[in-house]
Amino acid sequence: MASASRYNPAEIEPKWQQHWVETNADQASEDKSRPKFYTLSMFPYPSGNLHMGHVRNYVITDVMARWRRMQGYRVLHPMGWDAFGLPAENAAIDRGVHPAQWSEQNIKQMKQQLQQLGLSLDWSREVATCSPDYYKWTQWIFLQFFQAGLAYQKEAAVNWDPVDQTVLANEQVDGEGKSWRSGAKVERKLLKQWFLKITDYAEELANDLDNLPGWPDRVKLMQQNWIGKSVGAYLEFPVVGMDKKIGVFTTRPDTVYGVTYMVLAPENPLTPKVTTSDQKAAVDAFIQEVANESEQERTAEDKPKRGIPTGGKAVNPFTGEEIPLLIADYVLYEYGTGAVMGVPAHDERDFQFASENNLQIKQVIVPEGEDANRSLDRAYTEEGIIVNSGQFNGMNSEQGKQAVIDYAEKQGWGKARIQYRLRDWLVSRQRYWGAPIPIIHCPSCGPVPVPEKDLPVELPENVEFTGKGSSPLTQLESWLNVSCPNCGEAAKRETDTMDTFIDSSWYFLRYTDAKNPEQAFSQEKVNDWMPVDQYVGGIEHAILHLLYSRFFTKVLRDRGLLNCDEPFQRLLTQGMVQGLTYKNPKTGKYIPSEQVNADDPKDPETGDALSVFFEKMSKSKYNGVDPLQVLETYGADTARMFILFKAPPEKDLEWDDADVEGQFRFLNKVWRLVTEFIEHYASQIQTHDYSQLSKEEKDLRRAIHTAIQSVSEDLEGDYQFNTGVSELMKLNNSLNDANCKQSPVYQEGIEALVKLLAPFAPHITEELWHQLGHQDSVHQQPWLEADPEALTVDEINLVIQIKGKTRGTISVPANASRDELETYARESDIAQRYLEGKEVKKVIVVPGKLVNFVV
RNA sequence: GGGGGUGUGGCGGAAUGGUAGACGCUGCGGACUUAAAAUCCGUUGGCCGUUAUAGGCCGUGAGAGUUCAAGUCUCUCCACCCCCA
Repeated sequence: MASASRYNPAEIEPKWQQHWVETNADQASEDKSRPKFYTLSMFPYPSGNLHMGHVRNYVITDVMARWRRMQGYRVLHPMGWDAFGLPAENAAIDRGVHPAQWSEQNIKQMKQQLQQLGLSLDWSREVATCSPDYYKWTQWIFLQFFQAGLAYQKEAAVNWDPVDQTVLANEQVDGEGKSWRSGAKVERKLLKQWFLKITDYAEELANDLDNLPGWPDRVKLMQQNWIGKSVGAYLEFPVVGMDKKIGVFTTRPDTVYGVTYMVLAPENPLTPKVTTSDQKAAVDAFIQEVANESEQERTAEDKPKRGIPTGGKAVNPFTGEEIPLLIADYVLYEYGTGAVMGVPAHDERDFQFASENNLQIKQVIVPEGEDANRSLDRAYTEEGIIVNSGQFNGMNSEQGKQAVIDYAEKQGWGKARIQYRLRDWLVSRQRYWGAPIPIIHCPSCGPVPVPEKDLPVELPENVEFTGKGSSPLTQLESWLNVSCPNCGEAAKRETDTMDTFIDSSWYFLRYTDAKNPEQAFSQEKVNDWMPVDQYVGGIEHAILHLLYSRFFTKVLRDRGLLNCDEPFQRLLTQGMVQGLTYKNPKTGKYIPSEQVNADDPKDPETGDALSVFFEKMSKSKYNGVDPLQVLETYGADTARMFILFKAPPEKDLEWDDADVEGQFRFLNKVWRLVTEFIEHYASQIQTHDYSQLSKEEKDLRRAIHTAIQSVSEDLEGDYQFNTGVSELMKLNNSLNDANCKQSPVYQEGIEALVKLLAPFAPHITEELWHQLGHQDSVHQQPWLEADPEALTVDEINLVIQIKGKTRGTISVPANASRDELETYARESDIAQRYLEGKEVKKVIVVPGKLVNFVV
């Protein structure tokens, strides 16, 4: 028998990839009569090399895109590059290659790699955030914020490298607070910087999470915690001997009678004012000391909390008592009011602070049935009964909160307030490779926006990268000096560039109208495609990127530029791709797998037994698998199938070569099955009456339609690709085992298999589809729907249980009634055997499933 | 410390409260082959039992509970992971 051709992905994959490009198969259709589906992978930073995490991400959206196209949707599935950022600038510093050139090269290389995966991406909408066509609109959007009063300047601390005389990004500072380049201890330095007022949207950003049922709960929770809504009160405490008040926010107004001291942030402008002359020296020294501590160091919970008395006092308006004013590093000026009230009896941190600094502890809440004389060895933070609190005594502490607020309001001492942990977004970067902030600083007019006609403010190319001193932009006089657009006076450009998170906060909008030279996007197009129906990316972006994108969407909506409230309807956070990792537990060193005998893993140098486990792939752990290598050996379809089958998309995936092999084997089986059908049976298929099917044919047809139904459900519900693939394997097995290969049912099954497999493995299915004699693309076929007729069964397996224990099954007619089922069950051998001599107390019949005898 | 998640064979993982372990990997046995690879067939949770067939018992991190019936629901505990502090 002449064997059919071999499955050769190296031949068919490039062929079809080229064909799809030539036929524009992947361009988003603008046919408005069809429903839209916008699916998006988080765009990559163009490092130059594709890694498995990328592959997983893009394969997931590609299956969605292909499947929805077959369902008749017009699909938008775009790709682009998050191309601004540090690594390009570092490459310039280290290798003298210009960031633009470096990025361009990397993009070219990665795009070529991506194309080998057979992704149905609409490349006509490609964007790169570092291209002036794109950042022109990033700048324009910044100006929208500016005009809305949502972009402002304020002094803020930056990481300053005293050796290189340069500002460092957080990721350029190591865990010990030292510069990545010079190794110098990084200092904090105040600079005037740009902020976006995200706090204006805190409430809406928090509340609207409830309108996102398609998001994972844990992501919503992480955002909720990040925004950190707290409900409480703003209370004011007059300073003794001064016409000043200190405001604090507290979530526990019910404990206000227990306030025994107050703490100011050292930087609080009130600090020097309340400090008495005898404390001045100590206070000044402490402020100096705190100046260079990072926020993290200041607020670390495990370190002792030292307070310095200022000598000043405030009055607790509720009790009339005088209480001392202190300063401590854990109170941050940037957060809240820069002052806190101290209630040591009912707050853990205050308790610790008061104990360490010999401050009074006064109980005002007690558990029911106790009194305030009990001794405390830690703060009592639970609900309880209010004591020692004047008119509020005897109240439950929860109810007391509102009562205290009402009273404070009446007395003019304070009011209810909602406070957020979220702080305004610092967007200034003192770096070159980012979108320049389009502002001109005029000595008379102040900060003036660059007129729209002058956008983009392009990054000058002729600059030098040394990694030392200030940003190259500050040294280029020809670029820096301009005349004020307002008054014409000599002025200077803003030299800060924008945080790259700004670039990625609106890219999904640009895709809807990617080549528009007149606008960031037309309202018509953005409103047509938005919101993104399904967004897919890593959990590491759960907070910042997703929150910023939501913020941008809401601001642009309020500017009348688009009409959706939320950018991403559904969100899937895919798991990590992990590689097999060898580590010497004694030395902590990672060992490359080439140096290890897998059967007996030992350190080649020391001979120690290695620990073997799965960990996120990374260069430093020598556990990475190069996607290109896999593509070369097995082809894109196998790589795709493996990734989809190995684990549910949101879970971590352990790379395993044997399993990759298994998927290659499966595709070979499909190939053989289909090509053998073409060779031996296709010409013999006779049409015959579907109402006259043999049992064989009926069973096969049921298997086919069960597969159609199951695969559809797996995709429709929660994108359970792994079980979807297993259904395809079952179908393949059924077809392989079938004894009716001349039947039209068999042909139906072969074609169904090819179509159902198409979104998962696009190349092999396209090839087989054409070999089956079709002229059009398999990817344009309508998605199959299960025929209910085919799913019906004549007989079912009825489970017989005795007291809930399964004792066996019997075959009964599928349409039997409850009574009939009970009778069949009662008369079965199994039941006879177990029921003999026993009294049946109760019978439970679940139609179509089981009969349970309770004895 | 607070919040969240996970825990099922040798492994990855399946199971609308209704036959636990689908599908795959690995291992083992066999066929084909001079041989190997590839391929195909069988088998693969544990224990007891039988010449073989049967058959039985245990089993989803541990323990309790609800239910005719629990991997699934409730409570307590343990281990690991993630986020926040």
